[in-house]
Amino acid sequence: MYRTHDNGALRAEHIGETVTLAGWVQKSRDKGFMIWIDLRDRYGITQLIFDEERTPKDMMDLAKTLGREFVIQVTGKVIERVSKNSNMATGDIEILVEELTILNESKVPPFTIEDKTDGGEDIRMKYRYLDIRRNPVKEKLIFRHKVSIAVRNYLSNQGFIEVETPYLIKSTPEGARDFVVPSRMNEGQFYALPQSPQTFKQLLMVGGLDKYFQIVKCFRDEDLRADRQPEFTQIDCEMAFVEQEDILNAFEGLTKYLLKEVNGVEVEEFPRMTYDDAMRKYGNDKPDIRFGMEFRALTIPLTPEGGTENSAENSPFGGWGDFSIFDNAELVVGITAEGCANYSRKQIDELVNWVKRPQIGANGLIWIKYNEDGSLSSSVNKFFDSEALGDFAEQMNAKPGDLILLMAGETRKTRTQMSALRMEMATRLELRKPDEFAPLWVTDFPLLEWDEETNRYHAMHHPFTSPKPGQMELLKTDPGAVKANAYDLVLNGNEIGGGSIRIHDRETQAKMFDYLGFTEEEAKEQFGFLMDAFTYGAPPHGGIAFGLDRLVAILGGQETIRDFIAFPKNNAGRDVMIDAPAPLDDAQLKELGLKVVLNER
RNA sequence: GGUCUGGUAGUUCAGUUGGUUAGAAUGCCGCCCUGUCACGGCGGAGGUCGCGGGUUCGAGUCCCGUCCAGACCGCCA
Repeated sequence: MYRTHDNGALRAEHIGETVTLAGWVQKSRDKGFMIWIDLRDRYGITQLIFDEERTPKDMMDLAKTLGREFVIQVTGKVIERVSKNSNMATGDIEILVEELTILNESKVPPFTIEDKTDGGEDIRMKYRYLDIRRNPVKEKLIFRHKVSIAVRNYLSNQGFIEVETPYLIKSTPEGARDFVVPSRMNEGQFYALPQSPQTFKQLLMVGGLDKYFQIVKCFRDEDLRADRQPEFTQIDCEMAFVEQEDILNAFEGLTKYLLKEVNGVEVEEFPRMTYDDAMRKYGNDKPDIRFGMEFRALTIPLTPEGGTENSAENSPFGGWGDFSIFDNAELVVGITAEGCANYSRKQIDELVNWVKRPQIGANGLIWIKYNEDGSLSSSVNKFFDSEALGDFAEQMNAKPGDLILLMAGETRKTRTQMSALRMEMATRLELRKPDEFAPLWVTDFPLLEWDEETNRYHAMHHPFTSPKPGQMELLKTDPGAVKANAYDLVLNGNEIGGGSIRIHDRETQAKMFDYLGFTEEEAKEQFGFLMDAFTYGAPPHGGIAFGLDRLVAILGGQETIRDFIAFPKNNAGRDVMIDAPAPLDDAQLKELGLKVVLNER
């Protein structure tokens, strides 16, 4: 037996017992006459003591050789500490060692394996197994486990069946790039790894399983982000005989359960917002509603004749000069940053430069300070008198002490830019509190999205999403206006889940593929199995999929998912620990019937 | 594909307008230390300044290229 207790278990009540412990040497404090060793495992730290007076000389000498991260086993007596440490759970006791076995030696680790490490991201990823010994990483993995178990328990209790679907499937051109896997038995042919089990879960509904879920790996060959990995885990769900309302209720229930079970937080009924409203109020289809700063569109008084030209001569405010930013602007939109009128010139310049960066790409930023004394100052003082600025402030619902930030231009672009600024301001003002949870449903997404590159519409969600009832005809006249039975669950400015009511009849599905530019042959070749299934009594169905990595990270109060994944990939999609991806050797290629010829860039 | 930031001791970092032998902390090694727990004291070892080229009397520092890492835009139905 390697151990009788773990290293977090022993307390004052165990004094006098003889115990056997095993673990890693976290630290050795060699005082010459006494040596203390902090022995660590997953459960905690227990202090071992070797003492000139009580420990035989040869064991004393052996104890002096113990280095960091040696794996040892000790047997000894639990004794009361002379000087106790109230900072640790086992701080009242220590083990007077009677037997010491070195189970394995360790090289000096490249970084300190303690809660606060000196190691940078890079080296910690290379030696991830050492990083996992640290509490912060270990606890995040345990946290993830708790979330997964809670999901399984909840859904299972609600009658959902977990079914595994295949990983080796077929590549389809829609959506993200596929990871592909060559087939040895079918030379020259390739499997694709699933971007999601979408079609399989729909087939399970045709199969009559009624309620399905799966915690499942999905794969997308796209560039990474702090919250995006090429392989990631989804909580994939589907239900038969449901309308949108049923799905929203079912998974609002799951989310509330998780918040309560994992975070101890009770949340009211989730607000709902249409996609159009979200774009109008926040410029974003995943708004963070933990704080206000809603957009307000400004009405700029035009010429007395109501024309579109704002010129110096006929402006009701006079003195516009050659100010032209608002001229012909589709949208003038602003946010009000509460209590920021005291921003210095430097702080404001910083914001202006921030929005002008290529990533945001704004032409500029107009600011109006509504000073505490009621006076108004702005970057456009030259063009607007205080009466005009006062009108703007009123439209913006600003009060003394506030800072108004305005942008103008093409509606879509300006909203996106303003949304980025809103999030940046919230970050600067520390309004994005990690322990506060503000979920909401965003509904009524457009069915289609115009793609500039291919010059056609493609499905915003996926091609199996059903349009809102009665909107099928609108596809012919105004495809961009068609709304879908599609919804996202948003938590603290992150999309943590998304789904839709699916098409379940062959005819509609065929029409959809047609609108999306598939020929009949292409549709049949790629999705014939699904359309066939629809002809054998497919029930109405719909579902949702949650991004587990992201959900876990947000519940854990973090924005980066990497620490919640045991062995994550780096920015370039590499695993720096095992050094993947890597070339195949010739024998493997030969078996696969493949030859690697890299194209010139 | 693009933008930005970084790369100096095992590790985390400093390094001024280009100027003598590139520093600190921590870790590591040795000696000492009668209750440590961020133990303490003394001493020591440890560097291709990511790589290649250029400018210069002289480059860690400036310029060009390249590789690596991180954040973001595009992309992610």
